[in-house]
Amino acid sequence: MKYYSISEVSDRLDIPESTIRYYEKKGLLPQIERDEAGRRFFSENQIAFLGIIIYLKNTHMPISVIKQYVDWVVEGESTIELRLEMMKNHKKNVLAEISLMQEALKGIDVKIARYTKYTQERKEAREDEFILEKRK
Amino acid sequence: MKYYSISEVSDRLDIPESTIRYYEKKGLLPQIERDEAGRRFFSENQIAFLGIIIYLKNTHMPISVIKQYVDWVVEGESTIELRLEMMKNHKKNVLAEISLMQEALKGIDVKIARYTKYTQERKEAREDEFILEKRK
DNA sequence: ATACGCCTTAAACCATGGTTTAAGTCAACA
DNA sequence: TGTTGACTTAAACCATGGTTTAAGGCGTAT
Repeated sequence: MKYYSISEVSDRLDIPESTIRYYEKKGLLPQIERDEAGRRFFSENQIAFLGIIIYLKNTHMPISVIKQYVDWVVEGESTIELRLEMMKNHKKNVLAEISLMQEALKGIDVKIARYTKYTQERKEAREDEFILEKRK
Repeated sequence: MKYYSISEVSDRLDIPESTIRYYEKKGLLPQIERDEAGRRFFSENQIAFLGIIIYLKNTHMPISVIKQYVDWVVEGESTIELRLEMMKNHKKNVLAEISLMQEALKGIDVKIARYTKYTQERKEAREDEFILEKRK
């Protein structure tokens, strides 16, 4: 089974090594193996798990909550219902956040439309002036 | 023309008074009027403007960038093209962020599906046990 | 006139999520 | 054997976006 060094994982997932160390320290990456020299080595499974952590982070789950999730994963099958409820709840939060952003985007689109119209009209006005200029 | 106190604006937009003061201090709310006693009073226009600021904040535009936007608004029509470019660029960023979240949501949905299936199977297994129990 | 509520400020404080630094260990190649 | 390069740690540092505190000013109802 192939193993990856921290720099390889950093490159593959495009996250800083310091972040990976930080996550491990926070308990988000349990059971990371070390070689004789104390260096971390990651299996494909562990990289996939880190991928999930990144998904949760990208959807703004607080680290404290991700930690609870990870603790439940470590605890085993008996926590699956708790994890299910957590993920359902998180999904709800994420959908609400996306809605909020899409709402804001409407307001931003109104601005874009206004500014575009203004810019367009200015441009036409300049073209008119140019024509008048040439006929002068 | 009706004016609103800071507590009224806070209630209407559902943001803390402290945040409104903080935004004003950061230069995000220029030209807020004061009464003789030094108390802020907001016109409908100013509340609408604050609404835009909230949109930008809700789409994670950094305060420093919002500040630049506000400065350009104050500067006047000559900055409309700059504002247009800023808003177009911001929209691009927001769409990218939403995509990232939706991507993550797929991974979360896989977890939900797995956990649901497991929970469902456990439940069925318990029902089977119950039936066996009754027949015993 | 005094007390209450709403407002003001500056400055201190806070949470979150990392990043950077400094000092050191080890493996491998020249 | 010694010099790189990749790794290690703990601790300090940082940016962002606020919130809280403390001390005080005014206006109006009692």
